Amino acid sequence: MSRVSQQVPGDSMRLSRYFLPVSKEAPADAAIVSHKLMLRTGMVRQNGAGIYTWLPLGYRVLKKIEQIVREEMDRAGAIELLMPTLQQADLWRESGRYDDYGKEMLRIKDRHDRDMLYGPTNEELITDVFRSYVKSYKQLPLNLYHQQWKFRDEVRPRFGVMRGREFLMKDAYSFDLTEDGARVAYYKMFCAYLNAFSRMGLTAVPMRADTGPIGGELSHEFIILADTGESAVFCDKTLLDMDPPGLDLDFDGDLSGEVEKRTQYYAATEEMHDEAAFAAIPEDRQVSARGIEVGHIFNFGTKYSKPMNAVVQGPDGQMVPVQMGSYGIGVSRLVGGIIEACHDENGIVWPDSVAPFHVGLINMRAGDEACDKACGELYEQLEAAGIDTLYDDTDDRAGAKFARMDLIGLPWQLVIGPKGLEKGIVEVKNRKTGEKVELPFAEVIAKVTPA
RNA sequence: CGGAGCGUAGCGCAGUCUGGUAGCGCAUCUGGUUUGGGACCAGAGGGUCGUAGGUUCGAAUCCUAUCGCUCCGACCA
Repeated sequence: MSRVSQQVPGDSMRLSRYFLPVSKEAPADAAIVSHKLMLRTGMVRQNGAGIYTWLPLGYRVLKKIEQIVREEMDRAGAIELLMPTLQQADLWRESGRYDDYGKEMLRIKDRHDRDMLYGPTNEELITDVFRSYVKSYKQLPLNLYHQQWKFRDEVRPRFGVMRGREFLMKDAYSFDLTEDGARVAYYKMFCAYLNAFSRMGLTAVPMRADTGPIGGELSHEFIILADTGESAVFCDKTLLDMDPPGLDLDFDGDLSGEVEKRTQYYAATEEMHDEAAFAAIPEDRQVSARGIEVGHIFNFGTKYSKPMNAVVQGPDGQMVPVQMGSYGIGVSRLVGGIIEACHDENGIVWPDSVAPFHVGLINMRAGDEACDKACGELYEQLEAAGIDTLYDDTDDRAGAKFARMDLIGLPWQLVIGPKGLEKGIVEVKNRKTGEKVELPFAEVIAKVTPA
């Protein structure tokens, strides 16, 4: 079979032809486990403070996360587009933020000496798109989103991709005629986020967040718990045990129940923490932990629509500024966040949904005719079944292969060697549980096929 | 932005105090022996010691400047 045809059905790869620069030791720069593991597994390479090249393995994970986010945003009725990274300063002058935004905004001049900036966010751009085309309440509600690289010139980038200067973010923007409409839009995102994070194998807890000068209660940070989290968080354990709304949720229905079911329980980051309210929770349900913010949803009313004159004509013929909200997910941050939540002493333990490959196939004796043949056939069957496989066809020693496969953390390891072939079996190891079973070749695919 | 530290081979480090022509482990390449949990032996390649000035017969080492990176704090998707 030619190399081209081998790569058509699935997205599998022979390790001997792949680019996977793993290393035993992590650079001294890396301080936290996810950063170390991302460097050791060759997922990213640092170019400058908070700026990374996404190497093949890391890029596959990033794309998986991006796709889950896309599917859940689409399911909730949002519509994807793509805005530029570099923006003209004009719109930012209009909103007043060109001067308000501090040094975090990277300002650039083009050849004509025009003021440009590398977007730290996109409220101005999307508001401009909206006002240019939408004139009537009949075109509402509308939720537009994109997944694009942003740049914030952080004073102190750290923790690898978790707090980079350049980062990939999904940001959605909702537009509604009324505050009630905006609340519905907010609830949709609230539920979509719970589903999206759940699909990534994470338990994300919505926590009341500071709304700043705008006020209101429509702002939540979505936090995953991890020992290396950036901030202290406090919540009711009930929230951790709660299932997500589910992919069959009717986004056109009333979602207030799903939201209130959660917001009735205490959950706050340290900035919003209320010691008395927390103490009122039954003691066995008080959870005090550290958390990583992976999403933030926010209703901001007419903050941008007013100064930028994004108005629509309502049923009464009056022109009114549109009600807006924005909804962010830190896509690149999630790669690090998931590793923080999913690893052990041997390396990463990817949740199925975001694993760079689903299966690692180990040929214990590359070059041995029987092993090569058995592996080659199983590899093709896995591909045909649509299961992404990384086939370790190198002639490294067994120990090195096992260690490497554990390190990169693919959900399933299939081991084929002379010993097993004599018995006609494949050893199947689950990375997460460590469970090892010996299966006849015919049963392997069914075993590793995701439910 | 305050405080601290570090730039020597792809990675981890020694050498800097006390100036004398660069070294160790891992990784890489060659040959051999090995082969089910990061093998062993022998050999090899790879560094203008972050950069630029200065001092000196001579600078990785001393002086000055500069760039970069990391950590602690304040700040943030």
